[in-house]
Amino acid sequence: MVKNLGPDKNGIKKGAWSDEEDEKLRAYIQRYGHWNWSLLPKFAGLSRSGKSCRLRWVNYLRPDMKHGNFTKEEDDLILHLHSMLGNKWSAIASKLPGRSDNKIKNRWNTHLKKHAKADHNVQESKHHAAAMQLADQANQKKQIEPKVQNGGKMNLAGTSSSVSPSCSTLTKLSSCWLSGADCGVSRNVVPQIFDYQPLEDFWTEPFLEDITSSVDSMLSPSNAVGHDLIAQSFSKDMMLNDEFSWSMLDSCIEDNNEFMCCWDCIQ
DNA sequence: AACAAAGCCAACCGCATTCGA
DNA sequence: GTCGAATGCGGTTGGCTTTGT
Repeated sequence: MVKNLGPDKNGIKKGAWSDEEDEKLRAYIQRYGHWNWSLLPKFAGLSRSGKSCRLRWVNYLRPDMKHGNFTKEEDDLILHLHSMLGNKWSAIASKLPGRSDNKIKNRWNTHLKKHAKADHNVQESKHHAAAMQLADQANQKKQIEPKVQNGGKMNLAGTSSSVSPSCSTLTKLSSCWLSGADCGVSRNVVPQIFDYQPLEDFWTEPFLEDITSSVDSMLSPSNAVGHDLIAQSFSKDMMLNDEFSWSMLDSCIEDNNEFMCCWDCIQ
């Protein structure tokens, strides 16, 4: 189960920890704390590197560490957090008391990744359907609304009917971002979304209602220059009524510098 | 029963970031 | 501002266990 390597040329032991070593490390930290990982092994009487001691403590010996199987709730939470944060194991671990980042990473790689992959395939199908619906809506909208003049920072109504080469399929719309002036929107156009702060505490973050109100505000006629262009081309419902729109919003939040829509993709 | 393949997970490694001199 | 040490993080490895043939 564990690596069992001999000591290296510096006399630093590697591989599996013995009960005696565990006890030494636990006793030392409980008495003195881990004030300096590099010096700790020497003072604790261990022939280990500071790194190794830290890892052993963080992943296994910490008093609050859980050692049993993961619960369904924990699995669900990992899946959810991973969908939001990606491979930010330490960030995910901070939301699961008693589980180390290493344990969560192992759990993901051995159990949850395949589940997520299966879910992803379902989501891809949903995105495809949603994108097609959005494209239909856009086409209908184009027929009943005059084209927006090209004076704004972004060309939402689109003067070109061509599809960007970077997003050749509608199923990839959620991750398709155009660069350049053809459809980029500067930060000051949609401040409410870009001023969204990264998750500090997932459970206290605003949910749908709060974000919807932000979009309401974004679309308000009193907002800064460029909003009228957005308001003419997007409606709140179009932005938030399906998975596709949510993934767009997620990407907006993730990329805090520049809002690049792929509106042209569906023109 | 014996062997092989897959599953699992503790521990290692290297890189990035932070901090203090 | 620069440099080196300490620390933290994510990817990978290696070996034990379980399952399948």
